[in-house]
Amino acid sequence: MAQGQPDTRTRIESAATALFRRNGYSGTGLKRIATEAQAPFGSIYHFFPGGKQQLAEETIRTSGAAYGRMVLALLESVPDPVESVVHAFEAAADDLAATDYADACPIATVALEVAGTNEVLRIATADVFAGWISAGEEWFGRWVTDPDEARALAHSMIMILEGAFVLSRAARDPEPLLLAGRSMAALVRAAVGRAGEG
Amino acid sequence: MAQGQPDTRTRIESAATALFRRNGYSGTGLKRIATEAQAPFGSIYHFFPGGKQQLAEETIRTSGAAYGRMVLALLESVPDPVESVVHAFEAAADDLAATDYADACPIATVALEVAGTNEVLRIATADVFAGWISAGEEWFGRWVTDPDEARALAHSMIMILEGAFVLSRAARDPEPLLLAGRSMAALVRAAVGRAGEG
DNA sequence: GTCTATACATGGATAGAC
DNA sequence: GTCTATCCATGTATAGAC
Repeated sequence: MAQGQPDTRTRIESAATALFRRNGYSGTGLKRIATEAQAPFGSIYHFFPGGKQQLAEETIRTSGAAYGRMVLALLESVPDPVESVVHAFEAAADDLAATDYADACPIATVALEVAGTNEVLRIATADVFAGWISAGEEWFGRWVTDPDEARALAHSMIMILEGAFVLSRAARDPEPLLLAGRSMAALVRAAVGRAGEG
Repeated sequence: MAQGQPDTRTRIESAATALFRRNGYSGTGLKRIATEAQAPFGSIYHFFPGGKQQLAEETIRTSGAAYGRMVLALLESVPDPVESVVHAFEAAADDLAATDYADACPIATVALEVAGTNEVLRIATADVFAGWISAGEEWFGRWVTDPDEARALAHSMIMILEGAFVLSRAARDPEPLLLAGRSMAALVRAAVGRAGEG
């Protein structure tokens, strides 16, 4: 029955991903996860013997990787790198507004919460970000010859995106994300221009 | 005795500010705040009848405004705007490392946590960010004639700073903050250059 | 191996002694 | 008006019936 309801473990992980994304780690209770997953409470400990931390680590790594692939696919859907960046930020703005400012970065809230309190989860978020940076560096490397510059651009894109999510969610306004896209486009244009000249 | 211990209300607010900054809103208990403030638990409700939310709203508005003034003072300590931005991000990187990656933005963690769950606190964080943007717009306006461009630069600086805090705290590495400073400097240089030509 | 009931700690909040 | 003791809900985690 491939078309039936996902299995219990999958439903738990999906519910946890959504709740951690919206309400953070401390703000999400396991009872609420079980309820939203339509799963018995004990099933959480059956599938995730390590409890809340293990569940969170899995959601961070899985949803983080998936989000990175999604953004990369979005970038690759437009050939020109400058237009591509603008398009990606516009898409993020649309998604955010469409989900009532709930679905931004799946791990940023948790990353800030656990940075100083939970080393296992901090490392999980750091690994996800490192993966995004590598992927971005490779993508920018198609147009920018200097590896350091490609790596700096990847950092900048992720940082300005994360910061834009903070401002857009707080203000319930897509404007920060749109401005972020234009700033990022300016940085890409300058870097690609330098590479074209050199 | 002006040189004695601060009064109870002040100690509570200071402890709350530090704890919300490090551990977030859901991650900080009122009992812990009372303990760290060396204040009796009941004093929290004596001074903040609205409970945790009122205390958090005050800390967001007060510490947010203070942080904005601090960053602005840092920017004004260097005459050239491009060097100024680089210097400010370097100072932020130094502070972060010196506090074991604890003292980044005082309100970002809370802002992400409450964006979808507590409207009073969401508005408080949005007001703080709006104040920062106005101040930054005015500061950039000294060198950039187009108000829209000054406003976009202010947004970009705050966004890239917030995003850099996320990456630097997660990785326990000052590099993202330093790269953020250089990217921001490039944006400022380009904008000031355009204003100088026009 | 799916699910219910419960243990135990901690959360925010309040009452009332002093 | 300062402080202690306590209330009740919720938090994570576990035991054990089926």
